[in-house]
Amino acid sequence: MRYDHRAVEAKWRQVWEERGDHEPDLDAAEDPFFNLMMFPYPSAEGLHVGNVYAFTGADIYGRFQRMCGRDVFEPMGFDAFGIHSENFAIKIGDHPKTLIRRNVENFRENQLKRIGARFDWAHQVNTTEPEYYKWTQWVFIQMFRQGLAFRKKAAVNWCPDCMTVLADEQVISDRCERCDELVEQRELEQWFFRITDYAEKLHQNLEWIDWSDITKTAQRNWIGRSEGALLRFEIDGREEHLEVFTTRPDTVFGATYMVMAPEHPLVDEITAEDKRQEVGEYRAKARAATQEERTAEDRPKTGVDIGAYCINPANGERIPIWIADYVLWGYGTGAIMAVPAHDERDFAFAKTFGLPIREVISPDGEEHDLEEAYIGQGVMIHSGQFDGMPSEVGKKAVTEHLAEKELAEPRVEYRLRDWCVSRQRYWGPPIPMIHCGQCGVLPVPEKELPVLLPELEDFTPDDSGRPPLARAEDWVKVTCPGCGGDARRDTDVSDNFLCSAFYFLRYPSVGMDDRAWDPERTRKWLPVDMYIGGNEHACLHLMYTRFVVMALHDAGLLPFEEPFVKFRAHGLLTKDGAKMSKSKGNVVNPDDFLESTGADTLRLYLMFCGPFQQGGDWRDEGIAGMRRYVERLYNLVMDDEVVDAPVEGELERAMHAAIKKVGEDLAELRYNTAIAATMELLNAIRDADTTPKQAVETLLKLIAPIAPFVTEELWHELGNEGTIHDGPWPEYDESKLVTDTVEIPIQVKGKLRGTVAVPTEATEDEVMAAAREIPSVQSQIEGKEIRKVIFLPGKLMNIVV
RNA sequence: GCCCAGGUGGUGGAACGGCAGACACAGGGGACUUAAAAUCCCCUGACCUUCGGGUCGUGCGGGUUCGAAUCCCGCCCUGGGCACCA
Repeated sequence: MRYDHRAVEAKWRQVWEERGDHEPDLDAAEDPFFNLMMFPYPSAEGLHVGNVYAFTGADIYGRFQRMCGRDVFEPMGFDAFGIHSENFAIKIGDHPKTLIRRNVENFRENQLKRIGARFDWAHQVNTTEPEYYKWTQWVFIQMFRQGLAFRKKAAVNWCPDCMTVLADEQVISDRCERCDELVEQRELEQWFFRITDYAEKLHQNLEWIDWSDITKTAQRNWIGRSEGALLRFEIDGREEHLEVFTTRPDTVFGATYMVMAPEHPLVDEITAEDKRQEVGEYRAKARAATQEERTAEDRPKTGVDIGAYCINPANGERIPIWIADYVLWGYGTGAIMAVPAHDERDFAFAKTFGLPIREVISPDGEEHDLEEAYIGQGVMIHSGQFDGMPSEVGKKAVTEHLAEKELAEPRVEYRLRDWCVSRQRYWGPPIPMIHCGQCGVLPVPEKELPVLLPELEDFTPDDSGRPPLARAEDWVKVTCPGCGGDARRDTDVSDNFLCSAFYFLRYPSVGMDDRAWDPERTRKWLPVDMYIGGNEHACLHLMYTRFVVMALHDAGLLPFEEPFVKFRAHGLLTKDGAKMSKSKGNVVNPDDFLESTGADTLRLYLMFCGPFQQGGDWRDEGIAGMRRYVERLYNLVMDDEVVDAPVEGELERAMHAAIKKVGEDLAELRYNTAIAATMELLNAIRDADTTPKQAVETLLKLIAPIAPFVTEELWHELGNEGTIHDGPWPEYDESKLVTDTVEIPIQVKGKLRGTVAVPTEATEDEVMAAAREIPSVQSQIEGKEIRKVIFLPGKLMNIVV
């Protein structure tokens, strides 16, 4: 009989929806399990197969938890603000509002509802609806109240094509992540969130949160924690001093010059008269250069001696101060002590300008002519009282010694920068702040939220740096909540990543318009039990989210400080070994396959392509095989005589083995091998003389999380009521897994020479006797002395001659 | 340059100290059919073979072990992240 997936899937979609199978009672649930996946951006092109891949993998996990008895909440939403929609709307001459409504409708009704996921549509969010972004604005205000939102005039990344400010993370090797245009630096007043206040906690908690290692590693790199010391160098003949951060205080005796970043404010004050012109020119040049130019690889070192001197606190030596653009303003103190003997960059600089190079760390205690910087550990030399000390010990010893004279203190630095959250664009939540000439900057009173995004005919950005919202003059004028005088609204919108930094907090409380999240519901459902998404968000979305939750926790608004107890990064789905991309024209359209082979087949095939956490490779030919599998399963129930007979013998063993294997694999997201195991069980059932109902029902349950429609259909076909998807998950009996006889491989000197079938409990002597019967074993041991026998009962014998 | 993740048949991938290639795809042969499709059965790492079997084989080179795809050391290649971060 031919399997009609269209009719079957439509039928169960309707039944599940009408019955509310996917909508747990959020207040009454006894064993809550919050199964979260990264909500999509609803593009005009429609749902990408990569989304289906990610959602299916996450949904299987949720369905498995449900069958294991948990009350699973699996919501879905739309991350629809941002530059993408805005640019696309401008391109097609439409308004983002109507565009997004259309896209969301298409995503939800035509695509997401068809992929067989147990989404709770009663609790969806759309970040562009006022009832949602009211809370985005509210969160902004909470951050402000915590002292974590501040304004700073800063050199920011400006994309001349998108005509907006970009976060550091949105700049990939000096180009705009979205449009690939070369990014410029512009001085603008911006809103920042002080994520650096949480650098240590963000780093620390990585120790215990249960996340994919690749994601944790990416976050560690991004935070860039490094331990060292702050050293203080007096400036010769002046009151001021220069502070530097170093991870190698043990090399301080080798500091032969100092370097300040060109932007360092102290440069102006201490530059010698006769150097002013040269220094001024160098600083102007550095300012004009793009990040690309400044950081290009193997670029020759440049710099200028500013004619001032520092006193090395370790040996009292008078050393010159330079400025050079290889020292970055914005990391550490923006100044360094240069130790050319033990730092590659300082070495190159010293060579270029003929500055002295003094070896102070020696790998063997001897002196060397250095061809290159020695950056390893060793013994301290030319270091006064520290001579002979191992450099690892010296780090601490030097710091402590200088600390006594208040010239040093231990210090931890981070690479992480504060989060620029303002955007000079239209399509985002207006930043809920008011600028008053009398009162300064203050938040919009919470009862006046949301600050609605004004309807603008012309919302295109221009090159002035003046945001589109500034043109809505009536909207901008506002009464100051502080003094009642005339004031102006902030005309920036907030970064998209703020919308997605708390959406999961909102899901359980959707519909409550008087609170961001209900304390009861939140205590019950959060933190999220499992979060699945792409690792490309490791440094952006996932980092910002952790930060926002920590800040809300410290504000007393959340009872936990980590949002996701467990996070797993899924892999990338490729096509014929290559990355899918529109330009290559090798993008798989999931709609085609949902229509032609159905959701079950698509889900099975996607998950069969490879290990979910590593990714997989899609081949069009492959999916036909999966369709055949679904049909074999269907025909097993429809055509075969399914009988009420006991499950016995080999089939019984196979069934228990499959339950064990599939259960373990699903829990570890190893869906490809779980599917293979169900295939083996199906083959075992077909090989058996009869088709026992219990074996078939077990098989259906094992596949149910992956192929929800056909298993539900066949479950009822076998006369069952209710739904297969509420479980219970079948149990296996360990004792059924052992067989009476086993095939034991016989090796001679580690090479396989044959197998013997013996009782499971056979002793070494019995196995040896059987092994001697095998001709190929005989020929290998004939006339040789048996030196040793490795025997693992029931598993293996290795004869060493 | 540094840090991760990988490299296994024609292909996707299994196995993660103990029979390499589970499960599939593709290919070949057969059954059924007037024929084809569908379905079902068999074969399918390479080389040699007296058809019993033998030799080689998991990116490359070493090592540990009775035994290594798996552990260790040194390379090469692919993908991802960070990168003048002191």
